[in-house]
Amino acid sequence: MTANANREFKSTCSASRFRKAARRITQIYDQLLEPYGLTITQYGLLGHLKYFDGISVGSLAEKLVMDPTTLTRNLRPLERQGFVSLTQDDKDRRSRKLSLTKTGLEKYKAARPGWQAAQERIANVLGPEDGRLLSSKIDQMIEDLRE
Amino acid sequence: MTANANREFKSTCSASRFRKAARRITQIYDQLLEPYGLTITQYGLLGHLKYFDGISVGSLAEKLVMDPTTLTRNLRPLERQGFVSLTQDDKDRRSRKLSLTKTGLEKYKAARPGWQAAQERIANVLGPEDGRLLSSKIDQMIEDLRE
DNA sequence: ACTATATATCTGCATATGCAGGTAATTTCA
DNA sequence: TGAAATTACCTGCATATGCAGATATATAGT
Repeated sequence: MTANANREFKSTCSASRFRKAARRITQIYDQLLEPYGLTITQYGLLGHLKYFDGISVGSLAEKLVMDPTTLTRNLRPLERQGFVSLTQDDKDRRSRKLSLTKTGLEKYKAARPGWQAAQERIANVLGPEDGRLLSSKIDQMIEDLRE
Repeated sequence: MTANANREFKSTCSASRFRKAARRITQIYDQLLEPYGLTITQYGLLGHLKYFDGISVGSLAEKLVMDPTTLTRNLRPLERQGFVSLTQDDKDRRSRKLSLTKTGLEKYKAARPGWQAAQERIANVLGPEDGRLLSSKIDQMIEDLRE
């Protein structure tokens, strides 16, 4: 045990703070979604595809603030399990249209209680006011940090 | 192009929000640290080790809100490049003590301008008040979400 | 002292993340 | 129209993340 081992380390680093928060939150959602056989990444993708039916890889990646190559790979397990289909876009044959399958929609709906439980876990520690405040500030920050 | 493709999708999902924010912030830090040959993960690890000299893998993982196995692997590239050393703890030979090497400390100090530039990029979009507010709320949230 | 349990770390597996660089299709423009 | 530039996606590589399960050491209970 060293001199600082038990001390607080109030880091001023924004990356450290947001990455810790994202890890902890991801852990909670992943644990509560595990019984339904989805990660929060996957649950979120299915939800986006339910809303943005027929969207392209690039457009969805942009909405997710994610590199298109990352999205390509994140879709792989969902394709393999038949939850998502990629079909060639006839208007632009470079592009692929993403859609939720019937099975995928069912999977998404079935997992909702897990997601809901995680949402409540977070809402409970933030409270309604701080919850709304943080949401709007962070959404604005993401928007302002877009190139 | 589908009906919803250009529309806003105000997701209420906390995981979606925090993960997007973490991705964007990570991208910014990684880009600005790239000339110095470090990722923000690595820069952050060196900074923690500068402060917590001789800490164990498990203790550091806890501080980072990170699985110990993840930390083990994140340390690998830093060990390989000689920035970090793992030595057996004589008090408890199951444990390993992590230390910054001289080279590691130099690397850390050299990369500071990249980190500083990223910090300022974030601070500029948040402003001082929201910056402080978000920091304290998020730190408190992380604390409250610890098991 | 011996056994059972607990702890600290590591490896194997699967997914998550993004850069560099490749291929195919589209668009620009001389 | 045909070459050049752009766009959309993909694969290869490296790091980031965590669970299950293995190994080695330490501690507790008898």
